Amino acid sequence: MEVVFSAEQVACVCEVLLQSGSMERLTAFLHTLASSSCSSSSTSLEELESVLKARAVVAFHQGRFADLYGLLEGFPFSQRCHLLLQQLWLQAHYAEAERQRGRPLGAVGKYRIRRKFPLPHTIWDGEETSYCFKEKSRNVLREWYSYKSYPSTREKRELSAATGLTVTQVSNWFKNRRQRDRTTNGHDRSQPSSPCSSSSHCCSLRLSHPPLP
DNA sequence: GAAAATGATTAGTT
DNA sequence: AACTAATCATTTTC
Repeated sequence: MEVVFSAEQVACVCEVLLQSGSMERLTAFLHTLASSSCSSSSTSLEELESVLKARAVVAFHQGRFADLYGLLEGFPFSQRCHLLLQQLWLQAHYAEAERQRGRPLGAVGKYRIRRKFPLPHTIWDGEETSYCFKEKSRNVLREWYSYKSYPSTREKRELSAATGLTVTQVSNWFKNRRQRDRTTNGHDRSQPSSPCSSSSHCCSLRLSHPPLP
């Protein structure tokens, strides 16, 4: 018997099966869709996205990596799918690299795969990161540090909001920065990385401090 | 691949 | 509770 689903129902089934992680049923469901053309007069982008996401997960699960890459590159996915789809992209490339050379990749090997196969723009917001933090966030922290190296609890919360990092990440950053500014020289005054010249106080870079409510 | 940078974690201090 | 110093693990550079 042929049951006809609306586009909305199709998308909903995909989401539920994805959430519950039942690959078998999801695979079977997508297979029935391939043959019977859903009455696609009204398929919203969001509904289409759910189906494409499900196809990507199934392709990964079946080891059809070329299909996976095509799916990920071929549709501008929304922000809320990015994390999951990025994992698929990376895990697939890791797996391919590990199969090619007999042994599993270490941390450095995975980093080199990441560099060799950058995330497609359809899966990524384009924000450059360095050492896992966004470049923008690191600039905010650096600028704040030059003004004050011991932020208060409230200021840490505000920096957290301004950077998108957690409060402990902010605290860790300041702690590490202080430690490293200290121990590169016991208590010497050879400027660590300060942009100021040695004979002048730098008091001109006070921008973008979070407002105090 | 080695080495430097950097974020996170642990143990001990204030 | 937040700090420091030492250390570990990952990221980046050479």
